[in-house]
Amino acid sequence: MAAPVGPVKFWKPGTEGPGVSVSEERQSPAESSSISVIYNPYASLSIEQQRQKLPIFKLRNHILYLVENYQTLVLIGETGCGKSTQIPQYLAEAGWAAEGRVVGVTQPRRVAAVSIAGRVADERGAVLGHEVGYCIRFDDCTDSQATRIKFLTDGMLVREMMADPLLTRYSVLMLDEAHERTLYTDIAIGLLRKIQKKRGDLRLIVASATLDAEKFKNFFNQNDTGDPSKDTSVILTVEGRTFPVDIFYIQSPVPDYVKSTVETAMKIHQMENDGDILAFLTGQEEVETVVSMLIEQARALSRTGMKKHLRVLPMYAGLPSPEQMKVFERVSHNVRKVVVATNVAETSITVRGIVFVIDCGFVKLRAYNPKTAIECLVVVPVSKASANQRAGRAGRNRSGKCYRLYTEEDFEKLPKSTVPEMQRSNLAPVILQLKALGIDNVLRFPFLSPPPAQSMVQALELLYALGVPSCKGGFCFRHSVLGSLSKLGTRTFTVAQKHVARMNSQPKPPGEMEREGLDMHCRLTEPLGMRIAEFPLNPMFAKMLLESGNFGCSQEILTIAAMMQIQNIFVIPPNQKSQAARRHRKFAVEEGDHLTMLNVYEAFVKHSKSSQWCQEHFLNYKGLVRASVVREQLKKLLVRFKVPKKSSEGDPDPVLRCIVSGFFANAAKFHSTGAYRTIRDDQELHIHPTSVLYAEKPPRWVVYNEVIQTAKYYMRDVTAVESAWLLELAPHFYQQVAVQDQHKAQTHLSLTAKRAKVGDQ
DNA sequence: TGGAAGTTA
Repeated sequence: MAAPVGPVKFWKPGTEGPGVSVSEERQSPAESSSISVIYNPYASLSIEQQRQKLPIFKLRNHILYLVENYQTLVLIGETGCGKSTQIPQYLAEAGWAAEGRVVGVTQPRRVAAVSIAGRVADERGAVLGHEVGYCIRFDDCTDSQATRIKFLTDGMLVREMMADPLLTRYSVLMLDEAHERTLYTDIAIGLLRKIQKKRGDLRLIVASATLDAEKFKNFFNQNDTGDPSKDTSVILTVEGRTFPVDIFYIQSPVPDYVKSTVETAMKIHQMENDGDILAFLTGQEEVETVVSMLIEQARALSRTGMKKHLRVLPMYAGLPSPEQMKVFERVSHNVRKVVVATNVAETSITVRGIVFVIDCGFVKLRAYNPKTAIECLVVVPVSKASANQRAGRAGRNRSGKCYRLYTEEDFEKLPKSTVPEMQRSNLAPVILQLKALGIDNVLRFPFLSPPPAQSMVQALELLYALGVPSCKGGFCFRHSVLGSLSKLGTRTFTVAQKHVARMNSQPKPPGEMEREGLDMHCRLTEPLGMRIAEFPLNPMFAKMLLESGNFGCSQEILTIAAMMQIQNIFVIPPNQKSQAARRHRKFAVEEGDHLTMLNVYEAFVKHSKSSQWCQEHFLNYKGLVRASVVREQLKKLLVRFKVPKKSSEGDPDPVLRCIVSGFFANAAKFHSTGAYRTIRDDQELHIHPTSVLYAEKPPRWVVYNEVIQTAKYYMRDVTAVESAWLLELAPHFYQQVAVQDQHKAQTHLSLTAKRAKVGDQ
């Protein structure tokens, strides 16, 4: 009996698929260690000859001319054209890196910065770290004297501006992958526009794969004369070296794309010749479901005597790395590989040999609700740009096919590109960074895509509560916030007006203002605000760290802060769930997740940071190593700020109180309804199933690091606290109120937030 | 009962 072939029906539109393919210069370390053999027609040529074969080589002089004559060049470089590796070399060869100047290239991801730098160093016969270098967090591989071409993450570029606001060392900066519109790329874009106004000699190349070029060009164009010949920015398109991808759409919408993915993969396997399959889904759970369904069907098919076998592999960021590496392994000729992946395979990881792509048409994205200050993950339709990027994964080595599990009509309805991260994030860290760079009036910052005004207000409010900026200063706040917001519409204006009125109604005693270092001009406060901004962390973590000396537990808090930056410390293999849970339970303490993580780390250190020990206890070894690196970095900052090195010697109370001093705004109380409610917004919350407090006797009061919304609102990283601590450590935020108990006709004391809700109208 | 993917001297 043949394995079931699903009812999925595709038709091919008359047009050929978009000829997109993956940039050949982006190789993750994982990929370069892969053993798959790729036919390279130019392998016998010298490096110089290979460079000249790249599509971009023909435009070398044209590019140099445009960089010479325009402040900003927007480069539509199709993948595979060689822009990331070649342009910096052209610039250096043309003298842009002479006299101690540097050509900088930014990347959204660390691995890309490192691997492209390595490639360029190879091409130039240079030792990595001399003429060509890279700089990412924890790894500065540059020589301040010798480095002429520097690759760095865009987050690192923003950090560099703190030390050198005009980036004086750089003659040219290339922002690569700008179309991805990550948070840091967008911050860098706004800052660079400001820098260009002060530094006419700084050249900018904005490299983008899609057609956002006009937007970039207009944003950077400083010509306000209306005469196009005076434009300061210009667009250039470079063709890529690509293979065509045929696109197939489904005839009528499918009710269940998970099932359809399985059916389509099986159909490809039975009908098509050689070539591996890559399927895009939205999350880990879907990936695992499809993997197990495919394995089952492939087994059934093998029993019927089909000679070609299927090797089904999951791929998502949370997958332990030995499992991830399997997708790069070569398979024998009678085996077809199916990689079932999340969006990680769209930009970050490139699997070679993919000929068939299955696109479910959806993606899981972060969304931010400025009203409740809660970030959540939502499954939404992909954008056209994303869908084309996915399709391009099939055309890397030879022509391929992409099966879209939606109709062509639905494709036409998709948004052109994904909403920039800036418009769907919590802005507190962004605003903090901008303020640290001396941008006091963040509402007038030149955002390429301005975030919602309410997100701004929410972020300012949190920063104020932490004692960071002096947004309570009255006139100044009215001027800077209201002045700018009023242009954005009446509703926003009303929100901000209420906000300011409330702030002004709560004057602070002078002593307190000094203690928090408030500044009447809405600048970052000295020293607290500036210090908080120096930490590469969410401001709540930074505040907690800076307070840790006062609680006599900086050692413990350093560990906790570092551990909280790492995801998936507990490893749970699907086939050893109960065994893993048993091991994990040994670390759990009744106080909650923070102290549990402290236990894990201390045990890790006690066992000499052994990977063997981690494996036995189902702990993420790489994650723990990373935590210890982060801890070292944070420790250096505490030393610099003269926070005393102290340990509470096993006493949990100082540690818990210190956590409250940073996370007091995230407090919730357990109600008789069986759920928690936030104190500030009365928002219903639940303990996340990954918390050690899940399914335990719920503590009456808790603080949490963050809330994520899936089926319900879940608190992650939860710790039990006492209400008295909240009142004592955040008296400006909470007050005690008498509450009438409905059932017992008694009153008892409870807490409410002093601040009213923003935008509650 | 369940988080996508990134990032910070």
